[in-house]
Amino acid sequence: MAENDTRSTVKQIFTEYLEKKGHRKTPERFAILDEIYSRTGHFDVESLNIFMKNKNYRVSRATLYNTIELLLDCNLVIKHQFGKNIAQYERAYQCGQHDHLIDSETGKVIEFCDPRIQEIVRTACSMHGFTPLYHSLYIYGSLDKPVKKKKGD
Amino acid sequence: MAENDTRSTVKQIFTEYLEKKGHRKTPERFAILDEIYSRTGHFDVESLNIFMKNKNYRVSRATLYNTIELLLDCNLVIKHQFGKNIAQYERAYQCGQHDHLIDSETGKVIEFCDPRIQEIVRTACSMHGFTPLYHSLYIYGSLDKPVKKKKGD
DNA sequence: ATTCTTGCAAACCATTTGCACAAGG
DNA sequence: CCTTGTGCAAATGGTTTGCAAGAAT
Repeated sequence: MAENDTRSTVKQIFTEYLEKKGHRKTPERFAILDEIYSRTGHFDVESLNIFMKNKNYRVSRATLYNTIELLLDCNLVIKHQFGKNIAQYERAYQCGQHDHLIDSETGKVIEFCDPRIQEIVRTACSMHGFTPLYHSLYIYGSLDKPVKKKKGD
Repeated sequence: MAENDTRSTVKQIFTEYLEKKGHRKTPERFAILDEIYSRTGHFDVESLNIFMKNKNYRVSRATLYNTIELLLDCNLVIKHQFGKNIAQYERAYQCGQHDHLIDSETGKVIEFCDPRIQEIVRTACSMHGFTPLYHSLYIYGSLDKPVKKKKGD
């Protein structure tokens, strides 16, 4: 199963990262990683907190922030700031590179994918002597209202 | 002079916007607009506050935030959140569409420009029934350290 | 005159921090 | 055991808000 593969691969990546950095392998850290990889969309820290509480796994905010910091550092999680002051996160592994259309009014986010972005990234980086880690393309605007069709159109 | 043209055009756009929306044309609002368009790079609200103070023009934070909100609404200013919690802003008019390379370690920001992005935006929007207002492409990574050349290389 | 804006300071709230206790190595 | 990590609660700091005084129309 691809999903289980992802879970265990990710666990291994995190384990290796923790060992390399001399950080401890605490149950909280793996529980948070697992919770994050059980979801597919975006989430903020507060939601993550609630999700885990609902599964009767209590972690403190401090630990959530601390662990997310580690997960960002080893590129297992991506952080977004869609113009609001609440940071949004999402899993980064086996997730398909994608970018975001953001409705300025409603805050609704649509994902899309365009491989041509990679070329732009490559060009920009080579021109400026820059090594890319990841990118985020946000397109702000508004979702077109569906047009009501009259009979006979 | 192109720069003076910009200043007065922008003032006119703002004036029309304020009139259309029934907002008052206060000196503070135009002073803030003018200060923003006297700079070219990114700035945060605190810096803007200091810049204006140095010119002996005192505005309150509330007014700064309020006015920036209006300027965002009429697309004279763009807001960025480069992963930190401090919002960064920049002028949007006559500024050349550009995007950003962000050094994850130092926070240094490099601007670049690639017209191919427009096509990606156009494609994504038409595929999802979306009307774009503006976009931001952030490429996170690290600036390559300049390699010392040995004699004979 | 009336209503919107400003300035000030207090309130907000996501995130960070300090500290005592717990637990990984 | 020693040191790092966790939980709790208090602190931080950018942004927002309430309200009285001031200014635009």
